[in-house]
Amino acid sequence: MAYTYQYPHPAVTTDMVIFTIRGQQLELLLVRRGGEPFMNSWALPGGFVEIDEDLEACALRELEEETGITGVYLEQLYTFGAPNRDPRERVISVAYYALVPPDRINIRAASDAKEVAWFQVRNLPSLAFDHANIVAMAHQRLTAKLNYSTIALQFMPENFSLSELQQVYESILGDRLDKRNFRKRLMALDCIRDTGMVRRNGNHRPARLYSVKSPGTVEFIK
Amino acid sequence: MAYTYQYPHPAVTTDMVIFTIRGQQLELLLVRRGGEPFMNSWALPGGFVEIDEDLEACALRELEEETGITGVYLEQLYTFGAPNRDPRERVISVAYYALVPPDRINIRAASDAKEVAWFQVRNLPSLAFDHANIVAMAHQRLTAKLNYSTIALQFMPENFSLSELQQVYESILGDRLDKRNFRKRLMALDCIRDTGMVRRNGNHRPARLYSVKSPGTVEFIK
DNA sequence: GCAAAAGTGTTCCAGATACACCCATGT
DNA sequence: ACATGGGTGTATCTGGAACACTTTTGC
Repeated sequence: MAYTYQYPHPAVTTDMVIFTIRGQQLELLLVRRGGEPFMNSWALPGGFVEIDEDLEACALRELEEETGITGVYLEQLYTFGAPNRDPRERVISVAYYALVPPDRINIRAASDAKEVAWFQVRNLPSLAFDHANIVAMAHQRLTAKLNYSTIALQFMPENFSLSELQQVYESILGDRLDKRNFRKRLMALDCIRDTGMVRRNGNHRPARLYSVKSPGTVEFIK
Repeated sequence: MAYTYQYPHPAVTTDMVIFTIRGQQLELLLVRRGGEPFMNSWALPGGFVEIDEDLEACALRELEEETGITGVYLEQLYTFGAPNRDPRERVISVAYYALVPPDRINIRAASDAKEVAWFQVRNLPSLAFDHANIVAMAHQRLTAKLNYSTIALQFMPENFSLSELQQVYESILGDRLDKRNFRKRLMALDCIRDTGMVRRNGNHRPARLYSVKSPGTVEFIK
């Protein structure tokens, strides 16, 4: 089967920056390439947009194919279209980023035969194509959104302590925050609910557990 | 000449939201469509990305073809790719927006035979395709950027008064600002320079004229 | 009782807001 | 002299930043 056009058409892909928080570190998912170019390099998961498929649907499909995850936060990041970013043919990539709570990962062990792994954003291997640029922009967007939205809550499991939430902020920002100021600001946002439950975790005072009031929605603040 | 691929490829275009300020109103450029679909409707200027052309270069080319303008602020907005946004074939559009100072318009009277015109953003005709969505997002982005960047300066001519700059802010925000607070904040940004010149404009005190310290650059503030 | 994380208030400072009058010019 | 837009300062409010000790548990 062949598809013929009067003028040359580029290929269009979506590439996914899939973030999670593990071990108090911001991490993202990479797949090892099995073919040329950049054979054996690590790359962002992604693939071609089907001819009748919405861009966001394509991104969601890639996400599910690689991780089995559905129903998480997804946002279009930027479109990368330098003429020679892929040496094979002209490929324009619409990049998305997704935020996955740590208790949602490993729902599916792995995708097909491909080797996939989580990497700390602070310690990435060298990436195929222009994917290092895409990651840098995604991390920058995420960091910026921490300051004017409730996006960090998208990383939280059903129940969580305020210390855990603060660690999420600190992992993304790469900096420490003052505990009292953090709690004051968070509570003023009125976006989390005290569940009344506590979690006994070790030889210290138990933590009160909170839940997100509107899971799945990201509000702008200030 | 024909171009054949093993899998179907979408067409990729750039669409341009070209803003200016005229008569204390935020306006944008539209072109009247000469063919189906949406024959005779107004639409954003745009066109197909050439196979070896960078996306931003394509946007700049469209801008120059429609207006003769070069060297103005340009930023990628969003990529629109709903499967049926163009009834003819699958078209994915990478939208950009540009800001043109009013003294730069009409450098070239018009493009080819096409009918082009400036419209007030507050009073647009109905637009072809999903262009109303694109315009809404561009206006929203521009409004947001007023509050955390020096983007408004991209609308200013070589020399301008503070009242003129304030009118630019008011046109975009659609709201009045306090004169004293506006001036205090602007001067604190340290991004405009007192030229020492004044402009005599009518039967009232002349206005001091300022110029942008770093034309072409947009800085984040706060 | 001791180690370890959870929880809690006040003071201070900077930036935003509200607000009213004089100035320089043309007619 | 008067009409018109240009230009200026102060008081107040609000949100962010800095900062240290008590509580509850497991061992």
